[in-house]
Amino acid sequence: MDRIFKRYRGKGFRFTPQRLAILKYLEGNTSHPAADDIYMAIKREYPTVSFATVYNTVEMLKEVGEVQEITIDPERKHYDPNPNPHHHIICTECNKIVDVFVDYSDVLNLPAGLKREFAVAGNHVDFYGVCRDCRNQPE
Amino acid sequence: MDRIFKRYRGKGFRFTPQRLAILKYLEGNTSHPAADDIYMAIKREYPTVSFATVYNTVEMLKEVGEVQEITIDPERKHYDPNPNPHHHIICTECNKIVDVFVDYSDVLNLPAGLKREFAVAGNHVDFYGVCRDCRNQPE
DNA sequence: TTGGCTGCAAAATATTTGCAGAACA
DNA sequence: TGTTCTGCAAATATTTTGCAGCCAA
Repeated sequence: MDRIFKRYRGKGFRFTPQRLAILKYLEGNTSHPAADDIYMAIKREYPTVSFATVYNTVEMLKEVGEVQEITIDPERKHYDPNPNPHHHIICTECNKIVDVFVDYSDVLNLPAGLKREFAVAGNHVDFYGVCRDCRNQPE
Repeated sequence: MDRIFKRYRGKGFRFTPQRLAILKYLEGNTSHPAADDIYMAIKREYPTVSFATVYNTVEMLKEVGEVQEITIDPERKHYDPNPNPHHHIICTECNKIVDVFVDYSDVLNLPAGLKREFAVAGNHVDFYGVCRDCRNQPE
Protein backbone atom coordinates (compact mmCIF):
# COMPACT_ATOMS: atom_id res chain seq x y z
CA MET A 1 0.00 0.00 0.00
CA ASP A 2 2.03 2.85 -1.33
CA ARG A 3 -0.88 5.14 -0.53
CA ILE A 4 -0.59 4.37 3.17
CA PHE A 5 3.17 4.73 3.12
CA LYS A 6 2.91 8.17 1.54
CA ARG A 7 0.07 9.28 3.72
CA TYR A 8 1.50 8.31 7.08
CA ARG A 9 5.26 8.75 6.76
CA GLY A 10 6.49 11.44 9.06
CA LYS A 11 3.40 11.05 11.24
CA GLY A 12 5.18 9.12 13.96
CA PHE A 13 4.57 5.73 12.39
CA ARG A 14 7.46 3.55 11.37
CA PHE A 15 7.47 1.41 8.31
CA THR A 16 9.59 -1.54 9.23
CA PRO A 17 10.16 -4.33 6.71
CA GLN A 18 7.66 -6.48 8.59
CA ARG A 19 5.03 -3.77 8.42
CA LEU A 20 5.68 -3.22 4.73
CA ALA A 21 5.24 -6.95 4.17
CA ILE A 22 1.94 -6.84 6.04
CA LEU A 23 0.83 -3.83 4.02
CA LYS A 24 1.76 -5.59 0.81
CA TYR A 25 -0.10 -8.71 1.88
CA LEU A 26 -3.20 -6.72 2.74
CA GLU A 27 -3.17 -4.48 -0.32
CA GLY A 28 -6.17 -5.35 -2.44
CA ASN A 29 -6.68 -8.51 -0.39
CA THR A 30 -10.36 -9.46 -0.39
CA SER A 31 -9.94 -12.69 1.55
CA HIS A 32 -10.68 -11.03 4.92
CA PRO A 33 -7.76 -12.66 6.73
CA ALA A 34 -7.70 -13.28 10.45
CA ALA A 35 -4.60 -12.41 12.50
CA ASP A 36 -3.31 -15.93 12.10
CA ASP A 37 -3.64 -15.78 8.31
CA ILE A 38 -1.56 -12.61 8.24
CA TYR A 39 0.95 -14.11 10.66
CA MET A 40 1.45 -17.23 8.55
CA ALA A 41 1.72 -15.29 5.30
CA ILE A 42 4.36 -12.91 6.67
CA LYS A 43 6.20 -15.77 8.33
CA ARG A 44 7.17 -17.08 4.92
CA GLU A 45 9.26 -13.96 4.30
CA TYR A 46 10.13 -13.17 7.93
CA PRO A 47 10.26 -16.47 9.80
CA THR A 48 10.77 -14.77 13.16
CA VAL A 49 7.79 -12.45 12.92
CA SER A 50 5.58 -12.48 16.00
CA PHE A 51 1.91 -12.00 16.74
CA ALA A 52 2.86 -8.85 18.60
CA THR A 53 3.95 -7.33 15.31
CA VAL A 54 0.85 -8.50 13.47
CA TYR A 55 -1.52 -7.19 16.10
CA ASN A 56 0.55 -4.02 16.47
CA THR A 57 0.29 -3.31 12.79
CA VAL A 58 -3.39 -4.03 12.31
CA GLU A 59 -4.10 -1.97 15.42
CA MET A 60 -2.22 0.96 13.92
CA LEU A 61 -4.04 0.50 10.61
CA LYS A 62 -7.37 0.30 12.40
CA GLU A 63 -6.65 3.50 14.28
CA VAL A 64 -5.94 5.46 11.15
CA GLY A 65 -8.96 3.94 9.45
CA GLU A 66 -7.11 1.99 6.78
CA VAL A 67 -8.33 -1.38 7.94
CA GLN A 68 -11.68 -2.48 9.30
CA GLU A 69 -12.17 -5.13 11.93
CA ILE A 70 -14.93 -7.53 10.93
CA THR A 71 -16.99 -9.29 13.57
CA ILE A 72 -19.13 -11.52 11.37
CA ASP A 73 -17.22 -14.66 12.46
CA PRO A 74 -17.80 -15.43 16.13
CA GLU A 75 -14.57 -17.45 16.35
CA ARG A 76 -12.05 -14.78 15.44
CA LYS A 77 -11.60 -11.26 14.22
CA HIS A 78 -11.06 -10.74 10.54
CA TYR A 79 -9.47 -7.74 8.90
CA ASP A 80 -10.57 -5.93 5.78
CA PRO A 81 -8.09 -3.59 4.09
CA ASN A 82 -10.90 -1.85 2.22
CA PRO A 83 -11.54 1.29 4.27
CA ASN A 84 -14.74 2.21 2.42
CA PRO A 85 -18.00 1.34 4.10
CA HIS A 86 -19.41 -1.88 2.73
CA HIS A 87 -21.04 -5.05 3.95
CA HIS A 88 -20.35 -8.75 4.04
CA ILE A 89 -21.87 -12.12 3.34
CA ILE A 90 -20.50 -15.20 5.04
CA CYS A 91 -20.91 -18.80 3.99
CA THR A 92 -22.23 -20.67 7.00
CA GLU A 93 -20.52 -23.84 5.74
CA CYS A 94 -16.94 -22.78 4.92
CA ASN A 95 -16.90 -19.36 6.62
CA LYS A 96 -15.79 -17.63 3.43
CA ILE A 97 -16.50 -13.90 3.63
CA VAL A 98 -17.38 -11.92 0.50
CA ASP A 99 -17.78 -8.16 0.15
CA VAL A 100 -21.15 -6.56 -0.53
CA PHE A 101 -20.73 -3.19 -2.15
CA VAL A 102 -24.15 -1.69 -1.68
CA ASP A 103 -24.94 1.40 0.35
CA TYR A 104 -27.94 0.60 2.51
CA SER A 105 -27.61 3.58 4.80
CA ASP A 106 -30.59 5.39 3.27
CA VAL A 107 -32.95 2.51 3.87
CA LEU A 108 -31.68 1.48 7.32
CA ASN A 109 -33.80 3.88 9.33
CA LEU A 110 -33.98 3.49 13.06
CA PRO A 111 -37.18 4.00 15.04
CA ALA A 112 -37.47 7.54 16.38
CA GLY A 113 -36.91 6.40 19.95
CA LEU A 114 -33.59 4.79 19.19
CA LYS A 115 -32.52 7.76 17.09
CA ARG A 116 -32.99 9.87 20.17
CA GLU A 117 -31.21 7.42 22.44
CA PHE A 118 -28.19 6.87 20.20
CA ALA A 119 -25.96 9.17 18.22
CA VAL A 120 -25.64 6.73 15.35
CA ALA A 121 -22.24 6.60 13.73
CA GLY A 122 -22.60 3.75 11.29
CA ASN A 123 -24.12 0.47 10.32
CA HIS A 124 -23.02 -2.84 8.95
CA VAL A 125 -25.05 -5.60 7.38
CA ASP A 126 -24.13 -9.26 7.71
CA PHE A 127 -25.71 -11.66 5.26
CA TYR A 128 -25.72 -15.39 5.94
CA GLY A 129 -25.97 -18.09 3.34
CA VAL A 130 -24.32 -21.03 1.64
CA CYS A 131 -21.93 -20.40 -1.22
CA ARG A 132 -22.01 -22.16 -4.55
CA ASP A 133 -18.94 -24.26 -3.81
CA CYS A 134 -20.46 -25.64 -0.63
CA ARG A 135 -23.77 -26.35 -2.33
CA ASN A 136 -22.01 -28.27 -5.12
CA GLN A 137 -19.89 -30.45 -2.90
CA PRO A 138 -22.29 -31.55 -0.22
CA GLU A 139 -21.08 -32.77 3.17
CA MET B 1 -39.50 -20.02 29.90
CA ASP B 2 -42.46 -22.27 30.39
CA ARG B 3 -42.93 -22.22 26.63
CA ILE B 4 -39.58 -23.89 26.09
CA PHE B 5 -40.19 -26.39 28.84
CA LYS B 6 -43.52 -27.40 27.32
CA ARG B 7 -42.21 -27.46 23.78
CA TYR B 8 -39.12 -29.54 24.35
CA ARG B 9 -39.99 -31.94 27.14
CA GLY B 10 -39.92 -35.50 25.95
CA LYS B 11 -37.71 -34.51 23.03
CA GLY B 12 -34.54 -35.90 24.53
CA PHE B 13 -33.64 -32.73 26.40
CA ARG B 14 -33.38 -32.66 30.14
CA PHE B 15 -34.49 -29.80 32.28
CA THR B 16 -32.18 -29.88 35.22
CA PRO B 17 -32.50 -27.29 37.98
CA GLN B 18 -29.47 -25.48 36.58
CA ARG B 19 -31.03 -25.34 33.15
CA LEU B 20 -34.30 -24.10 34.53
CA ALA B 21 -32.40 -21.36 36.35
CA ILE B 22 -30.69 -20.38 33.12
CA LEU B 23 -34.01 -20.38 31.27
CA LYS B 24 -35.53 -18.23 33.99
CA TYR B 25 -32.60 -15.83 33.85
CA LEU B 26 -32.85 -15.54 30.07
CA GLU B 27 -36.62 -15.24 29.88
CA GLY B 28 -37.46 -11.77 28.66
CA ASN B 29 -33.88 -10.69 29.29
CA THR B 30 -32.95 -7.89 26.91
CA SER B 31 -29.47 -7.27 28.32
CA HIS B 32 -27.77 -9.57 25.79
CA PRO B 33 -25.64 -11.38 28.37
CA ALA B 34 -22.34 -13.04 27.56
CA ALA B 35 -21.56 -16.52 28.87
CA ASP B 36 -19.83 -15.05 31.89
CA ASP B 37 -22.87 -12.93 32.75
CA ILE B 38 -25.06 -16.02 32.72
CA TYR B 39 -22.49 -17.97 34.72
CA MET B 40 -22.28 -15.34 37.44
CA ALA B 41 -26.04 -14.92 37.65
CA ILE B 42 -26.69 -18.66 38.02
CA LYS B 43 -23.80 -19.01 40.46
CA ARG B 44 -25.78 -17.02 43.00
CA GLU B 45 -28.37 -19.76 43.19
CA TYR B 46 -26.11 -22.72 42.28
CA PRO B 47 -22.63 -21.87 43.53
CA THR B 48 -21.10 -24.97 41.94
CA VAL B 49 -22.42 -24.34 38.45
CA SER B 50 -19.78 -24.62 35.76
CA PHE B 51 -19.14 -23.05 32.39
CA ALA B 52 -19.71 -26.45 30.86
CA THR B 53 -23.32 -26.24 31.96
CA VAL B 54 -23.73 -22.69 30.74
CA TYR B 55 -22.26 -23.40 27.33
CA ASN B 56 -24.11 -26.71 27.15
CA THR B 57 -27.40 -25.01 27.77
CA VAL B 58 -26.97 -22.08 25.40
CA GLU B 59 -25.74 -24.51 22.76
CA MET B 60 -28.88 -26.58 23.17
CA LEU B 61 -31.03 -23.43 23.04
CA LYS B 62 -29.19 -22.21 19.96
CA GLU B 63 -29.74 -25.53 18.22
CA VAL B 64 -33.47 -25.45 18.75
CA GLY B 65 -33.58 -21.80 17.74
CA GLU B 66 -34.66 -20.38 21.07
CA VAL B 67 -31.54 -18.27 21.54
CA GLN B 68 -29.49 -16.30 19.06
CA GLU B 69 -25.77 -15.85 19.25
CA ILE B 70 -24.81 -12.22 18.68
CA THR B 71 -21.47 -11.34 17.14
CA ILE B 72 -21.64 -7.55 17.34
CA ASP B 73 -19.04 -7.44 20.15
CA PRO B 74 -15.61 -8.55 18.94
CA GLU B 75 -14.53 -9.46 22.48
CA ARG B 76 -17.09 -12.09 23.31
CA LYS B 77 -20.25 -13.80 22.21
CA HIS B 78 -23.51 -12.51 23.54
CA TYR B 79 -26.80 -14.37 23.72
CA ASP B 80 -30.24 -13.10 22.89
CA PRO B 81 -33.23 -15.11 24.12
CA ASN B 82 -35.51 -13.41 21.61
CA PRO B 83 -35.79 -15.94 18.78
CA ASN B 84 -37.49 -13.55 16.39
CA PRO B 85 -35.34 -11.94 13.74
CA HIS B 86 -34.31 -8.47 14.77
CA HIS B 87 -31.26 -6.27 14.77
CA HIS B 88 -29.00 -4.55 17.27
CA ILE B 89 -27.35 -1.27 18.07
CA ILE B 90 -24.24 -1.19 20.22
CA CYS B 91 -22.83 1.73 22.16
CA THR B 92 -19.21 2.06 21.15
CA GLU B 93 -18.41 3.53 24.57
CA CYS B 94 -20.02 1.17 27.09
CA ASN B 95 -20.79 -1.78 24.76
CA LYS B 96 -24.44 -1.79 25.74
CA ILE B 97 -26.51 -3.64 23.15
CA VAL B 98 -30.10 -2.63 22.41
CA ASP B 99 -32.64 -4.41 20.21
CA VAL B 100 -33.83 -2.93 16.94
CA PHE B 101 -37.22 -4.31 16.00
CA VAL B 102 -37.45 -3.35 12.36
CA ASP B 103 -37.68 -5.75 9.46
CA TYR B 104 -35.22 -4.60 6.84
CA SER B 105 -35.27 -7.78 4.78
CA ASP B 106 -37.29 -6.21 1.97
CA VAL B 107 -34.82 -3.39 1.45
CA LEU B 108 -31.62 -5.39 1.89
CA ASN B 109 -31.30 -6.59 -1.67
CA LEU B 110 -28.11 -8.22 -2.79
CA PRO B 111 -26.57 -7.62 -6.21
CA ALA B 112 -27.66 -10.24 -8.75
CA GLY B 113 -24.20 -11.80 -8.84
CA LEU B 114 -24.14 -12.48 -5.13
CA LYS B 115 -27.69 -13.75 -5.20
CA ARG B 116 -26.50 -16.35 -7.67
CA GLU B 117 -23.39 -17.18 -5.69
CA PHE B 118 -25.09 -17.53 -2.32
CA ALA B 119 -28.27 -19.20 -1.15
CA VAL B 120 -29.05 -16.44 1.31
CA ALA B 121 -30.57 -17.58 4.56
CA GLY B 122 -30.70 -14.39 6.58
CA ASN B 123 -29.33 -11.02 7.43
CA HIS B 124 -28.49 -9.01 10.47
CA VAL B 125 -27.85 -5.31 10.83
CA ASP B 126 -25.44 -3.90 13.38
CA PHE B 127 -25.76 -0.22 14.20
CA TYR B 128 -22.95 1.62 15.95
CA GLY B 129 -23.33 4.75 18.00
CA VAL B 130 -23.01 6.37 21.39
CA CYS B 131 -25.86 6.03 23.86
CA ARG B 132 -27.41 8.90 25.78
CA ASP B 133 -25.81 7.88 29.07
CA CYS B 134 -22.34 7.95 27.59
CA ARG B 135 -22.94 11.27 25.90
CA ASN B 136 -24.09 12.81 29.17
CA GLN B 137 -21.20 11.63 31.25
CA PRO B 138 -18.22 12.44 29.07
CA GLU B 139 -14.81 10.79 29.63
C1' DT C 1 -32.39 -47.96 34.49
C1' DT C 2 -29.87 -45.16 31.51
C1' DG C 3 -28.48 -41.69 28.53
C1' DG C 4 -27.94 -37.00 28.99
C1' DC C 5 -26.13 -33.59 32.20
C1' DT C 6 -23.03 -31.66 35.84
C1' DG C 7 -18.85 -30.09 37.79
C1' DC C 8 -14.11 -30.10 37.84
C1' DA C 9 -9.97 -29.62 35.64
C1' DA C 10 -7.26 -29.34 31.78
C1' DA C 11 -6.84 -28.01 27.10
C1' DA C 12 -7.47 -25.29 23.12
C1' DT C 13 -7.82 -20.94 20.86
C1' DA C 14 -7.42 -16.08 20.37
C1' DT C 15 -5.52 -11.94 21.89
C1' DT C 16 -2.74 -8.93 24.88
C1' DT C 17 1.21 -7.50 27.35
C1' DG C 18 6.10 -6.77 29.58
C1' DC C 19 10.42 -6.07 28.42
C1' DA C 20 15.18 -6.10 26.54
C1' DG C 21 17.31 -5.31 22.47
C1' DA C 22 17.03 -3.77 17.58
C1' DA C 23 16.43 -0.40 14.15
C1' DC C 24 13.76 3.26 11.83
C1' DA C 25 13.54 8.21 11.23
C1' DT D 1 20.17 9.60 19.08
C1' DG D 2 15.81 8.80 20.68
C1' DT D 3 11.60 6.70 20.10
C1' DT D 4 9.11 3.25 18.22
C1' DC D 5 8.98 -1.44 16.93
C1' DT D 6 10.28 -6.38 17.19
C1' DG D 7 10.42 -10.89 19.01
C1' DC D 8 10.03 -13.84 22.69
C1' DA D 9 7.57 -15.49 26.38
C1' DA D 10 4.25 -15.24 29.62
C1' DA D 11 -0.27 -13.75 30.79
C1' DT D 12 -5.15 -13.12 29.97
C1' DA D 13 -9.65 -14.19 28.30
C1' DT D 14 -12.89 -16.96 26.17
C1' DT D 15 -14.58 -21.23 24.86
C1' DT D 16 -14.16 -26.24 24.46
C1' DT D 17 -13.44 -30.81 26.03
C1' DG D 18 -12.61 -35.40 28.75
C1' DC D 19 -14.42 -37.86 32.11
C1' DA D 20 -16.30 -39.84 36.41
C1' DG D 21 -20.31 -39.63 38.85
C1' DC D 22 -25.08 -37.94 39.15
C1' DC D 23 -29.83 -37.62 38.21
C1' DA D 24 -34.03 -36.50 35.35
C1' DA D 25 -37.15 -38.99 32.82
